[in-house]
Amino acid sequence: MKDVAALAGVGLATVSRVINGTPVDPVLAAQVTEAAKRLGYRHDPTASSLRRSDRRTRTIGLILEDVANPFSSLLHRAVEDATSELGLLLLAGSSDEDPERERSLLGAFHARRVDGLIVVPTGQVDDELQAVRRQGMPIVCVDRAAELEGVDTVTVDNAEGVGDAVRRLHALGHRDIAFLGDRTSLWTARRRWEGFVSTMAALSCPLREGWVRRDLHGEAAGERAAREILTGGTPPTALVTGQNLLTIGARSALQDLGLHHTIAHVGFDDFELANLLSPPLSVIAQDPKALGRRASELLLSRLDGYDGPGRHVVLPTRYVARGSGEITRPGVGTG
Amino acid sequence: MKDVAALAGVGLATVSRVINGTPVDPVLAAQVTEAAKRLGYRHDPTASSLRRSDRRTRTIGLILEDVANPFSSLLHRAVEDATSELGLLLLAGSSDEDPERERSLLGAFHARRVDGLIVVPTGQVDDELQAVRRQGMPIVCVDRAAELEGVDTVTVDNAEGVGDAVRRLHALGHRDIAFLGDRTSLWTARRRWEGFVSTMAALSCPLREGWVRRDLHGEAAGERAAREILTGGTPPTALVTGQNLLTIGARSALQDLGLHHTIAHVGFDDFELANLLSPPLSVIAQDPKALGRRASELLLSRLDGYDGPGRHVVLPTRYVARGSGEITRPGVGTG
DNA sequence: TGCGACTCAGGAAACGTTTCCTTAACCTGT
DNA sequence: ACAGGTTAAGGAAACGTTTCCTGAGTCGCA
Repeated sequence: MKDVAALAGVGLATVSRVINGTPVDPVLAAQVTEAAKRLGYRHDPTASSLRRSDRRTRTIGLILEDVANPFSSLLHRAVEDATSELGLLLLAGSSDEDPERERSLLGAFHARRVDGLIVVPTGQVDDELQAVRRQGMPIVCVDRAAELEGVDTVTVDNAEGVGDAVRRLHALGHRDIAFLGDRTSLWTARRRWEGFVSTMAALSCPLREGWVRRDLHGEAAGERAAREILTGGTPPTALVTGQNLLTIGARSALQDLGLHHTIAHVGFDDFELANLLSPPLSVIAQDPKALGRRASELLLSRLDGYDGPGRHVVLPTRYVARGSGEITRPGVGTG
Repeated sequence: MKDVAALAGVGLATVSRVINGTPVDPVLAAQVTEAAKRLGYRHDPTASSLRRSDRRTRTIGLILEDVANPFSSLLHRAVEDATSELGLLLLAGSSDEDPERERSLLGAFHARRVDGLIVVPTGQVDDELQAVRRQGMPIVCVDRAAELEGVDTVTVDNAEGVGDAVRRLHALGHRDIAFLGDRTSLWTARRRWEGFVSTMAALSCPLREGWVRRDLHGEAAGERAAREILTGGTPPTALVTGQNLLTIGARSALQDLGLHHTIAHVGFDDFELANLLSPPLSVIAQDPKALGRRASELLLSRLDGYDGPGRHVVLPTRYVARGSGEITRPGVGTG
């Protein structure tokens, strides 16, 4: 930059002005541009943000559960779409639902002075999130609520999504409905469970011991649990699975036992190939892109100066009837 | 930092030494640590890398086709796993196979002085990649080869993967094999096509006009093309689809026409739910995690000082026989 | 005991910018 | 024509670090 100034025969300040678009004598501006091109000069945003009064790095941090997980990666993409047009770059990392990793990413992003943070929180480092927030960092939590001051959240109506599915199954005659849920440490898993329990209660359907399984993690655990439920003394007539991998595992078990055309099954979260299965898989779909878009909007509004209390957006789920959830209870006429 | 030095009663240099682990009087070190804690001091890696002699930012840039695409996101995760333990952070972006976006990301990452770049290149901005490389930036290209000086590449043996599938189909009696391929502007699509053509030739199978379709992009295009081929005068007995979405589209068409148990089908690239389909989908699987891991290794070796010519790693594909590719040609005995 | 070599901490310069402040030139109004 | 005001560019300081260099203190050896 010094060289550019020298070659253009102007001062450092003028070069800076040209770069930042501050009005300047067109003749000088042209000289600077020319000199910069000749010297292959590249502006250094790092040094820039160091001195700049607003300290903006034009980078935002994204803490996901796992960048490779379809839900997370769609969210990621939505955030990218919303921010890239503003020239913001994304620093992304996976927490794997491990508080230690979340903490470490949070610290690294904070240290690098990202302009803001979009986080899918594990729920176990909320105190540190709050501390970082208090130091002025805008934060938006996605997918899972967080009771933090000045932190926006975007979530999906998990309880209502499951409730809707249960009511539909009930309308098809089902009373004996089983439920597989993820780790109870997860906010989403708890909300889905609550939706299941409260809706079953509202419909006067008893919860049978052994038909409701929680704290399951991963496809294998889902398959095992489904298999146990289905091969137990009195099997249910319908099954609701509260998470991605549990849905896959349960469906595997159903197909393996030859029950996939007999027992109704609704999963939470959509899949790419769900409609190619036979019967196609009915799901309670959430819209990761919408989550990411809303989260970005909230964060951008804070970057634009909003500094009020946390806002809480709740997006609806959408039931996608494809077939597996429309299997009627045995003994009930079709329709 | 000045405050820390003042509170600890030491010089700035000593604080810096303590932070960077340079041996220093334990008593002073303790004072510094204590003072830093009291003041809530946070080290600023940005300012650090500005002054540091090696100019390392401990950040690497990742240019993917689309962070939300399963292949890309698995690659992303593998790179994260390989680099996070070294404390490196990842700036990720999607090019959408758009040269302009790739150029823009490349420029942004370069300007931020990332330590290195892992790129899935569109193939149309190679000159700029080369220019950035010449300025000293380590670059590794993944998934698609690039003929660039000093740039490492990690690819999959696309041609051999398709060739293997074709030979297997041939062994099951198939002679009339159709092929759906992605945009010919993509290196991978060309290689897969070449593998198909050369293997068919080697097996003395003629390529029928209308059975080979290229430049197809997206699920809808795949479905349409497959439908046209399958409902044409003489349909093939087997189908090879050279890309993710084309595979899904073709499978949709097959199921829709009730031909999925009749016509053999092998797709390139694996899916989560492939084994729950009936028949389960046979695929030529590539290992995105392995691609990411190898790419990271190559990049890290350059960060470690290797500055030799570009190295080219070619990983094998793996044929996953699940059923759809094991359908024998009608009229040929089972087995 | 005195001198040279060595160790270690502090002060200052530097990294590449932006911003503040000063200075010079120009313009306008009386 | 001169004084006051306005504009625009240049110089220097500052951002938060690291690194170089200097100086002081210590140790060993003659």
